[in-house]
Amino acid sequence: MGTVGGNVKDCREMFEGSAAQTRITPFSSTNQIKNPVAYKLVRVAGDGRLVPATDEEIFKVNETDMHTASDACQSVGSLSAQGLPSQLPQLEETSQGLLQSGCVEPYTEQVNSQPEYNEQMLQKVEQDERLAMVHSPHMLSAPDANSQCCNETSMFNEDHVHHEPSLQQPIPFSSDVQNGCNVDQSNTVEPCSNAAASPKETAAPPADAQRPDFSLVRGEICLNNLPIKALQETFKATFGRETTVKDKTWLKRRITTGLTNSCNVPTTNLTIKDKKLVGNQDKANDAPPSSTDNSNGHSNASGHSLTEDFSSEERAAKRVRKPTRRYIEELSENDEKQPVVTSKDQKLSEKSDVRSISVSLGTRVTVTRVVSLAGSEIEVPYVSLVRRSRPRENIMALMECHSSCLEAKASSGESNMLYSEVLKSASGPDQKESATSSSNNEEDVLTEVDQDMETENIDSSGNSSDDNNNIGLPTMQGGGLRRKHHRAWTLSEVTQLVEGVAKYGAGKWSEIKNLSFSSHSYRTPVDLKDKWRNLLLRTNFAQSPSNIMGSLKKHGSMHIPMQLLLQVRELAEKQALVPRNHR
DNA sequence: CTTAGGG
DNA sequence: CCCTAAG
Repeated sequence: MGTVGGNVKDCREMFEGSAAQTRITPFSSTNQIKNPVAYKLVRVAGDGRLVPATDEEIFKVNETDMHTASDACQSVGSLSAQGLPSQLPQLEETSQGLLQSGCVEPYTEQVNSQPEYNEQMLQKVEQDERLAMVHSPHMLSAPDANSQCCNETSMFNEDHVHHEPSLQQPIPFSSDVQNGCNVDQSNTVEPCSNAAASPKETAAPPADAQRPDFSLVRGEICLNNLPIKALQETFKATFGRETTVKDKTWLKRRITTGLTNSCNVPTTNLTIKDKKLVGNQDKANDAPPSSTDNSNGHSNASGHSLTEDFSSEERAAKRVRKPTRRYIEELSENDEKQPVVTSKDQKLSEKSDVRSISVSLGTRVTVTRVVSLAGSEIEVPYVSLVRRSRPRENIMALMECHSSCLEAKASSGESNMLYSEVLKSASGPDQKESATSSSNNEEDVLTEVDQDMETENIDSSGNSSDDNNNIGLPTMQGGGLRRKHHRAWTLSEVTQLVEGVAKYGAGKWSEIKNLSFSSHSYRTPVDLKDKWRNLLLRTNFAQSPSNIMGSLKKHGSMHIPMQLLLQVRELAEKQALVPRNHR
């Protein structure tokens, strides 16, 4: 927890740094389980006044919270198993540091004092939900939100994301989290839940029972019962802006979604989030809401069940990128990276490294993972492009997603120049290589171009056909990874090879490589040697049999110009005759 | 590390 | 292309 505290602090700072100073103010006593605590998100105005947080601010907070929540969840979950009581204190601390949901001020106190629900309470609860993003699965109306939150959490859990304490903050949500995750525990701590829900529940009934109620109460009951006006108010409170929408359903969805979005943002897709946020929350909403119902089952104990569900969702989200990684892995990474990744992750957790890599499974992560440096480099750029301003910490976590996304895009063909470049520089050609032959990506093309450029001279005899070759970026990094996807030799390459042999002599593959193939990162001296060998075979083959051309074509490989073959033959003869002298 | 050769 | 032995 110590870590957490530190993190929290950091977060706070971050917030403050951002435009206005945003502070989380915990209201009410944080202590007891029984007493519900409500947190309100407010901004400290220049004059010291507390102003309700704006959408953006809330958003930020949420993001932060999200992480925190995840952590909390995890930690709590594990802890809870051991003993809730001990945790409580910690949680409280955290919550203090962070902010939690934004409740209306007045409500806070009331909540504490009044166990029963009343309209105010309900409203409050609603608000809390939004801000806090409580994730009880049950929340009905906002299943999405729940699911997302959960997802994130789940992700972390799955991944072993312990990490990121630094990034993630302690949890304002703790209460929520607890509810969601720990709920089972009898004890339950529920400072939060109380706030949101009600003190009563906390006390007695088992978590399970409580939860369901909450959701119902908040989501359905609260929202449903409220008049449109009230909903609009809520909306305003939640998002900091007014809405003209009169549709009750929409408002409800929006509100619930708002929470969801927030949740999502931090964890997974910034982009989406951004869009939503940036463009309009309203817009964004629609989609999420789909949520439909979550229905998860959860209830409870949720923690696990939720996690799983979410995880699946998350996977879905990641899916897209998955292929990419996979792809990459195949190419080069798999050899070393996975192991590395794993170790790193572990380390991270311990260190609380920024990187969230953990999220991704060992497998997928790879790409990003290649090198921590690389990963970060890559991500950063990407983020900056997509995202407005974000806390670095979170970014780390996000990075993976982005990177994955990017990769996916790249693979699809959209690849961004930047991205490609970044990858190259950072991770190296590995990734590209993989892509190479099968589907030429822009990247490949680019790379190729470069290569070709250099080689061009030689090409004279060559055909244009070469261009097509897949070059891709090979990655050959050091040693381990080799290009698996064989890149076909282009005519220009062959030409160069021949020339190189003519110049330096066969056997001086290393020299040829450096001098003639410097541009082609992927062709190794060994490759050159192999290719040469093949050329000789062909040449010989062609010669012996009567049909030179026919045989060649048959082979399927590119048609090498006769001239070239002849040249090869000559060289071969030469070498045979004068191996050393010659050169 | 670079070659040469085999798979 | 990959892997390995050998210089």
